[in-house]
Amino acid sequence: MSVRTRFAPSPTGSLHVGGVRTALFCLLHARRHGGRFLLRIEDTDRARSTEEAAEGILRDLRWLGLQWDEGPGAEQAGTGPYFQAQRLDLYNAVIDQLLASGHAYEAWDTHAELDAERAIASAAKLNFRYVRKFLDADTIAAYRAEGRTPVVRLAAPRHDLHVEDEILGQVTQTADELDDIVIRKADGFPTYHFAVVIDDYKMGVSLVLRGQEHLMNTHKHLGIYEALNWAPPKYAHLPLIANPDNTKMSKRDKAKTSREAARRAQVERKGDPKDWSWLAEATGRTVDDLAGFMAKQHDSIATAEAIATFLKVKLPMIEVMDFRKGGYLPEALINYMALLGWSPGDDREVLPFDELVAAWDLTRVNKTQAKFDAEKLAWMNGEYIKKYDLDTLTVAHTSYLDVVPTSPFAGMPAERRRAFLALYQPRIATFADLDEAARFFFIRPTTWDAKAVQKHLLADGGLERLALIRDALAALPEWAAAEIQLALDGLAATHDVKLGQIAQPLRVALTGTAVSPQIHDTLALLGRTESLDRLQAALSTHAR
RNA sequence: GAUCCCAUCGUCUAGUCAGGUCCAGGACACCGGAUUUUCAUUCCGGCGACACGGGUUCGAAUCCCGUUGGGAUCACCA
Repeated sequence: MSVRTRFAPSPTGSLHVGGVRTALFCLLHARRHGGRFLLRIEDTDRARSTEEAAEGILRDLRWLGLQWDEGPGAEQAGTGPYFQAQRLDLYNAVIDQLLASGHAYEAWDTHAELDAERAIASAAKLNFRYVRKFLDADTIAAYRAEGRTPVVRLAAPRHDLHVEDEILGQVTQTADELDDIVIRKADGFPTYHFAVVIDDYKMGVSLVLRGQEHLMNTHKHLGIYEALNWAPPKYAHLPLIANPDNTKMSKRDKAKTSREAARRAQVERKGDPKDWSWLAEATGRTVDDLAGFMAKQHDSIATAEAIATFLKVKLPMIEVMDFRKGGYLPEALINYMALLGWSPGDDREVLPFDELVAAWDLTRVNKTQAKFDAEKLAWMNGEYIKKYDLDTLTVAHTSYLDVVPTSPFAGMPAERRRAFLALYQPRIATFADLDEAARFFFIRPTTWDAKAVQKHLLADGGLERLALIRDALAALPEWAAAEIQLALDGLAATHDVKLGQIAQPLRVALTGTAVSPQIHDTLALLGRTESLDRLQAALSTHAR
């Protein structure tokens, strides 16, 4: 049987790290075995699914280079459509079949009735199992008359069910734990459990690779396969990715971080703990939105981000867009994610996509949940930045600028950005680092690092040397790195000083600090006029 | 609470299935040193783990049992 894997996100939000890892492993598995990787959008939750979220997910997957063989925009005869909301006829046909064969039945309970049953079970310290009701035609007619619409439930198997998981081994659920799950909701849409089974089967999926949060669901799915007498696919459940504090990584972490920061700020300003109007005003959100957010009534990412910006706290990176805006390279992110819960078995860590594919082995996936380590990701990103050729790096940098219009490099021609990247390639881990490190190129120093001024300008004749340097540079016929380097070397030889005694006063004058790339490169990139102006400014500012 | 999953340096992991080659290897981080005009890069070194308790065995990180700890799931969400 040919290998077919699928990634099936629901479009209720943007793509986050857990989803990236699942999609990546599915793709690696398909590529390794010459199979196909499908993308399906699970939009059966009509209240929460949005077209915008679906588009965002497609965009993020494309940015990551996680290209699907079949799915939206890559239609294949026989397997589409790839949005579940467009597949209702398919589901209903199977539900009719199940109803006719007696494997499923209509249930008329209201939410209130079910809640009451659950409350009774919980009071008796028993686990809730749905109890089938055998209703006569009159009762059903009465329910219908009062406006009830039935759901369809699957009659659960009466025997134990075993999942043969490719990673975890056999996982059993006993018959008495199986419940009659809802397969069609009152709104006529299938539940996730039902749609996932029908689609995986109809799309020929051979291996379901997903997060371990689905492990307990698998027995439900197996029950459906059994009722239909269909052969189920293979299953493999990936360990979850956790935060440093061991909680599950989720988008809610952003809300959590912002809430904590807001509470700290409230304490600091000694404000009324219930009054958030000041924050609403400061962040431009409505008072209601902020009050609701602080009362944990919602976890709006927009609100969380507004608060974080105002209070200057860093939100955890969770969503793909966070990493893109953070100046990460998609290939580095992919490489790092591959190493979360999997390893090639040897000491290699920097593995570009093709090498990941070649090394891929499902049986090497771990059972233990892994914590997301942003520092190691930053290191990995630095490795990729160092090894990329400048043209590739410049293209990647353009993609960064597309989402970070506030970067000082926004609008700069690629040619000139390339020169900056060449200079900073060994010194940055992310493009965001570059914005920070190269800031002095864009803003003349207005404050000077006191220690650096003392050491390199005031002491040891620094200022006098700086004046000589300025004159020598001003006399240069051509302003280029090589010529400048030659001139500075010559100056050091003539005056019998070490190069550091030339370079350091220059750095302080040009940048306000003792840190910059190679001094001749810095001068060249800064340009003649700007460099000489800055030297002059430093000389007059620090003259005794 | 019930059911299920998991357990090696602070973190990601190799080693576990087929017990000895492991007083446990690599990487990130951290600390120190060398190179470098500064910062980086690069290179060297250091720190640091088999959760605990029993058992099986000549021998256990590896097999078994228990304890503890962590996690997931218990919806007309996916």
